Parts: sequence; structure tokens; C-alpha cells
Amino acid sequence: MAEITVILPDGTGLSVPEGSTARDAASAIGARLGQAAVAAKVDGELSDVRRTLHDGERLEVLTDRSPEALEVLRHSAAHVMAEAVKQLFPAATFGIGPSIEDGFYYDFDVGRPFTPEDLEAIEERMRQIVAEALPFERSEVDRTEADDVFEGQPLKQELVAELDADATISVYSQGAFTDLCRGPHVPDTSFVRAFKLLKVAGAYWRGDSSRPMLQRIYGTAWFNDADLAAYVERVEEAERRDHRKLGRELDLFSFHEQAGAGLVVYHPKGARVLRLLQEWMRQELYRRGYEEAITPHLYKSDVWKTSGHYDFYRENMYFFETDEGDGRVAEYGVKPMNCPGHVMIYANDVRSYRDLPMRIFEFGTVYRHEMSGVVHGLMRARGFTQDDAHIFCTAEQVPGEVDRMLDLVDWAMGAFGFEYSAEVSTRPEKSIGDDADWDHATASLISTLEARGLPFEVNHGDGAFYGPKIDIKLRDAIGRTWQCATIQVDFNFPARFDLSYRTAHNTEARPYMLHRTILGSMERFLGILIEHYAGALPAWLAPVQAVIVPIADRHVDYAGSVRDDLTTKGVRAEVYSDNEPMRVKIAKAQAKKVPYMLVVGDKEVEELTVSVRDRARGDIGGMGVAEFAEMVVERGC
RNA sequence: GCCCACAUAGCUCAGUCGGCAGAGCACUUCCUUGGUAAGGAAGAGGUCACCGGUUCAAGUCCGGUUGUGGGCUCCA
Repeated sequence: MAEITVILPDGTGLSVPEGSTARDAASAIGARLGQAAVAAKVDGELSDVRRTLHDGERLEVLTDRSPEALEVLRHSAAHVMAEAVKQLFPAATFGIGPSIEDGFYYDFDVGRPFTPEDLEAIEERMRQIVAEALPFERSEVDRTEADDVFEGQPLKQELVAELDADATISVYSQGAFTDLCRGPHVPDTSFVRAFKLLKVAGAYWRGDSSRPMLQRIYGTAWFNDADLAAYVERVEEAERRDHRKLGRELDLFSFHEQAGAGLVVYHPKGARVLRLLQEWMRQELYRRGYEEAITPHLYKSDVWKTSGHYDFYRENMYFFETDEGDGRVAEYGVKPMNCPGHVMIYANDVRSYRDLPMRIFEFGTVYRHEMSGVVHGLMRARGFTQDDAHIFCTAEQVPGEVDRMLDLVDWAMGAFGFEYSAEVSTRPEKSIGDDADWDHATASLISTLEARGLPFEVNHGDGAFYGPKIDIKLRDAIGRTWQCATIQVDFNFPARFDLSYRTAHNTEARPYMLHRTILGSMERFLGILIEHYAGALPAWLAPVQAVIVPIADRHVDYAGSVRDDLTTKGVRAEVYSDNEPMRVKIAKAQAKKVPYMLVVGDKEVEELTVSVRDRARGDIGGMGVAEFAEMVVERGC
């Protein structure tokens, strides 16, 4: 019998009979795998394990330990769910059903929203389909056959119509259900053992808000129950860390229906943390050659007309009219960004190339009328404060300034132990400026990232309307990513506001303007920190660094003197003087995530010491007040 | 903005078929005066988000508004 040879990932060859499938090869090397073969990768392309192998192909068998196999599994889970929906709702039309991070979804139109009971019924039906271990069968069809297969499925037909003329149209069937699908899939439905339907949500067909809204069911799927349970635990951990919950429990901030959606009210402890963050950043910016400005919250609409925001961003701004007192009515807009004030500072004098780069920063509070459906605690507020800065510089200085910003990002992220990655966004359709400027600016960003060796992805068409940008995404303690820092090149604002400087050759030139934030929105960053630390902020950021716990009422006076002493020495301390047992006070201080508890009783009053309890390590022994203050202030821990 | 759900004491939540508004924690007072994660008792606390409708009667049913949650779209 003729044999062919396939190349395994370790470079060795494996001889199998001609006509063998990836599955056959997998069982031949089963001893080496020790795990179930779920899918295959042939010459780098994902495929079913049933795919026939050819001589010389490189074969990688994906087992249930492979992340890529997990994607295949979830995609298969989506098909199983679609089959269940098809059985329960024969008139349903089908959108798409891909795998996503941690799970899968499928979009349906059944003429009404799904209820929680529907979800249970669908899940139950899915379990039956899984129990039947139906094989996933691939077949290829031509356009006429596809039209037949997807009779009565307009959304599927739309997808088929958009395929390239020479594209292979493949469909997958399991049981009586057939779906348009590139594949691959797990061998049969029994692989979809550990799954759970999570929620229903409306979703526009193909993400287009002008198209009909379909009903999307989200689910998660794993190869075994332990992984599923671990996932559920991860989700619960994220809920425990939710900054909205911790913000209330730690008395940091609140939101009020009377105030309006997305408007943060900082309580004293929240304000304290915010100011500490700002002061920390402010001192670093002074060291790095920035100067601070304070600019208005409102500008006449003419400013926004000049900047372009009146045309490009109007629906997201707050405008109002006011009587100027002489019968004229003037329109003002609340600032959605801080650029105009900084531009006015630049334009207030004749500038020389010797003045450049000019770096102006501001903790600028801006208001953006975000759509009602998107506001989300501190993470997406309508009023928020940017750690904003604008750098006016020459074209040649752009890469160097961008590099300095990336250096600042690295410093700031390192302070909290955040890992981060970069994304470059290029010119969007709705934008202003000419191509040469866009190309030069985009190239500057990319070359700077490359020179630093910072890996990045490119988001085509995702830039600001006035220039390209670098976005920095950080990764928090439980693996979620957040967009914070943004660095934007702007050649457009300087033109619109007619900015200039005198060159060394005494000619006039147009400066570049760089917009950047490092933390992004202070609100969002605070939210991220709260969730990153699960509320237990490091001592240098904690609103209260130490709670003094008098054991009995007779120790309250001493506790007060310790607090005053600590306050003088720069430690933020409070006395818990309520008439409660000290273990209750300890429990309350732990609940408030206070870094240190200072127990004072007869012994401490006698010795003029405090007995220190660390919120994480427990009792760490007694020490003098000055010694404790030094530990907190000097070492910042 | 769109889809779905939700809104009861400061917080977390019960409240059945439309028929007297409930609990725990927190708060106040008293007792207790203690040694490292939650003592005892009593008390006070409500326009059941708001507006309208149905009904003899609405926290409960219906419509709208506001806010919140999960998604979609959006995020210069």
C-alpha cells in the first residue's frame, strides 16, 4: 500500500497510508499526545481532524489543551446552539455564530426577544444534541446549491452573495442542521460537554445600527467542567472587584439620578485619592519639562467652529445660549477637550524655534454627551478629568517627543505593575487634512514605536478626525485590558488656529501639535486601579493610611494624640473611637481596606508606642509613632 | 441612540392571587471597657424612582419619563 509522509511540529516525519486523515495520523501518534485530538493544523491552516492528508504537508494535531482548539470548540458550541434554536423555533432566521474570547454567540431572529425560560429550554435541548454525539460533516457546494440549502435564510444568502466568485462555499452539518461555515469543527457534538448559556442581548445585524436588530445569545464553552468552573469563578472575582461596588463600600464616590447620568460625585476619600494621583503625576511632569496651565471650561461656539468640533462632534457636546446683556444672545459650548486653551497660550505671543518644544499640561475636566447606553460608572462618564497635555514642536521634533511620551507611559504603568501594549490608528474616513500630512505623521508614530522596540498593532481608519494616534492598552491584575494613554499627532489644529513660529532662518513655519494623556481619564484610571487592587490601594494612594484602634475608652485621648502626631508627619490617619470591641474595629478597618491598623491599649500608652497590624500580613509588632510614620511616608508602603 | 431586564429603608434584599410595608447590616440610645476579621438590648428610619392610567382597592397590572445593569452601535 502506498504511503505518504507528513511533517510533525518537532520536524520528524510520520509515514501514514495514502488517504489517511489528520485523525488517523493523530491516533498513530496518540501515545505522544495523550490527549484527545480536537482539530488539526495543516500547513498552518486550521482544519477538521477528518481532513485527508497529502504527502509533505506539515501536520500539527490540536488537542484539548490547545488555545486554538478552544476556539474550534466554541464555534462548534455555537452550531449546537443554533441547532437547538432551529428545533425549538423552526421559523428562526440565522445570523452569524462565531467564537469569541471566553465563549461564543449566535445571532437569531425569532420575531421576539428570548426569555430566560427560552434560554433554559435551548440549553436543555443542546444537552440532548451533545448526548447524541452527532458528527460535524463538512461539504462543499456551488452557489445554486447554497441558495437551496439556505432557502428562507436571507441573512445567510446575503453572506453567500458577498463571497468572492471563486471562493469555496463550505457548509457543515450535524444532525438535521446545516450552516454556512468555513470550519473547522470538533469531530462530534459530544465534545461540547462543558458549556453554559449566559445572556441574551440585542445586536445589530453586521454591527450596523441602520440594520435590523437581532437577538444574540452569549455562551461559554470549555473542554471540561473544571475549566468551566474556573471561568465562572473568574467572572465572580471580577464582580467582587467591580469599582462601582467598591466605590460605594469604600465611600469614594457616588452617582445621582438628580445630577444626571455619568456625572461623578467624589466623596472626601475619593477626592483624596484623585488628588494624590494628580500630585504624583504633576511632580513627574515638572521633572520632565512640562508646565501647567488652567483654562476655561466653556468657550464661545466660534472656537469650536474654528477647531472643527462644531461640525464633527456637535451631537456629543453640551451647548447653551446666554443673554449677553445688550440684547445679543451668544452660544457657548462646554469643552469636550482642553486643546483650545493651550492653543491660546501658544498663540498669545510670537514664538521662536528656540521656544520649542513647548509642553503644557492640565488636569482638565471635560464634558462629553456620551450616548445614554454607554455610560458605565467611572469607566465611561460624561464628565471626566484628563491628565491632558499638548506639545507644540517642529516636524523634526515629533519622533523625539513621541519617544519621551512613551517613556512617561512606561514610568506610569511601571508604578502600578501594569503590562501594556500599543496600537496605531490611521486615518478615518470622516477626517480633515491632506494625505501627505497624514502619511508623515503616521510614519513618525510607527518609526518611534519600532525604534523603542515596543510591539504594536495597526487599526486602520481608527484615528482621530484630526490626526493619527497611538493608543496604549494596559493589562490589569485579572488579565483584562483597558485603553488609557493616547498619543495623537495633530497638524490640523495648528493650521485652523493659524499657529506659527520663527525658524532659525527667520522664516515662518507651522508647528506640530501633539495631544497626549497618560492615565487618560482620571475617573477611568481610578476605576481601573480600584479593580486592579480589589480596593486595597497601595499605602501611598490609600485615602486613609492608618486607623488607630483604642482598646477601651480610656485610650481614646492617647489615640487622638497619635493621630495628630501622624497628621503632622504627613500620614493620613483616623481614630475609630466608637464604643465597640477592638476586634469589631479591626474588622471594619479591614473592610475599608485600610493598609495599617494601630492598636493602642494600656501597654502602648505606657510605652508611647503603637501596635501595628498590616491589612495583609496581620500583627507586625509594636513601634514608636515616628518610626511608623517614617515607614509609611519614606518607604511609601 | 437601539434591544432586553431591573428600580422597595443609607446598603444587601424578601414582599405569594391586586387587600395593614418586612428582614439583616448600617444609624441613635443604653448596657458592655475589651488585645488583633464583627458583644447584648431598645429605638428610629418608607411619596415602594417619577408622571399618568385601570380598579372599590396598585409596591404588585398597563403606558410614559428618569436612572441603573447586560449587550449592540459609538468613544474626537
